[in-house]
Amino acid sequence: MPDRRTERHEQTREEILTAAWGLARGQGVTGWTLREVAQAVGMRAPSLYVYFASKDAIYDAMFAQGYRELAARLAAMPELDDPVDRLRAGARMFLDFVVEDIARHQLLFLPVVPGFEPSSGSYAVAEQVLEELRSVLLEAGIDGQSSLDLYTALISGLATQQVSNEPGGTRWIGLVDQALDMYLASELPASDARHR
Amino acid sequence: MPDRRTERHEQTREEILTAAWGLARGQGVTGWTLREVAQAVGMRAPSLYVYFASKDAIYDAMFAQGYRELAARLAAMPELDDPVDRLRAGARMFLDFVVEDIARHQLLFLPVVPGFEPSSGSYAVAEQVLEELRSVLLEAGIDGQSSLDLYTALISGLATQQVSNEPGGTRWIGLVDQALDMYLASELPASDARHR
DNA sequence: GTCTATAAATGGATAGAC
DNA sequence: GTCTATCCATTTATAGAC
Repeated sequence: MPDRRTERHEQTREEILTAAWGLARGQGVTGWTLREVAQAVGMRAPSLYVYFASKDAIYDAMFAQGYRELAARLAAMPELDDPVDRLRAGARMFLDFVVEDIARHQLLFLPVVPGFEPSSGSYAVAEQVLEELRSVLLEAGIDGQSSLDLYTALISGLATQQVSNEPGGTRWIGLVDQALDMYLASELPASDARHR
Repeated sequence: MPDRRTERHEQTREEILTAAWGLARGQGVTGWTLREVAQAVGMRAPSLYVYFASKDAIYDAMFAQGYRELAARLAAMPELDDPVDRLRAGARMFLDFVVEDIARHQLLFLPVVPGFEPSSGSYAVAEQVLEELRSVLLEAGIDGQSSLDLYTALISGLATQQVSNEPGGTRWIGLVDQALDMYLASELPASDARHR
């Protein structure tokens, strides 16, 4: 039952989030204010409260939006037959996703916004993405919590080093194949880890 | 030439930094104010400016102090004959160091304080620690920028996952031996990577 | 739905008396 | 060196007119 009213409302919410993302990218995740967001969408700050209950609510919507985008890219990936190829392609996609937006990386993966905790609804989106990763690993024959945790540490470690020490560069994310060779040689039950 | 005057001055600076660390641990790296620090040391906020030129100057001193502490722990490590043993011990030390203080981890290793850049002097301390790591790897027979970068990504990845997703736990940092086995099997030129 | 006006608070930082 | 007083900017958020 999305009548015109609620449709327009949702559209304005999107505009606000887009403006917030733009400011977050330019000035850091926590470096923007409601006034600035309002100005960017042609409003005054108080009007934002029609669309979001608080600044944290905006953060929460951004968090969910970020994970939905990640899920979408996961879903849009080419269907590769070899599960190991899928794992490699997924890792590259993830690293591209992370380094293209430092603010998003911090909001989604690091506890940098004081006091912000994603709502259960937003957190569910994040969980879903992790669940997909688990199944890709499983299809590749890699099972168990510790193997999954080692994988997330390795790949997210590349990402975090990259954006923390050389934003915009490729010094760490360029090591993804080397990292995956290392990981697969160790975690893959049987033979051929090498596919490029 | 440290007369009583400057000695006392330095002592007060230390007190201020200790108070700032305490607040940062309790309320997040960016979650404390000059007023709170001042109160913690029995002063009013303006008096802090006798000891530090700005809040960023306090961050800078904390940054240098954090890395000096890390360097000190590095220096205090038992002298193990096997370079691979030294590497393993160093990794465990580093992970303990990181997880015992989330605020310090964020300040030293992640770009979470908007606008803060360490001064060249403070940055030099950080560089020195990294240089030590480079030499430990080299003694183990591991050379080259990419091997070093892969190592930092792997170990810091474990640390960051731990403090971001399960602060206080051991789910990721407990994988350090598994991670090092994996790393050494891949990067060590010759045979035995396994020592425990 | 958007505005003006403003609350109510907080922030870092400075001036100048003591 | 420490204080009071205060500046000045800024913040999130609310009340109520239009």
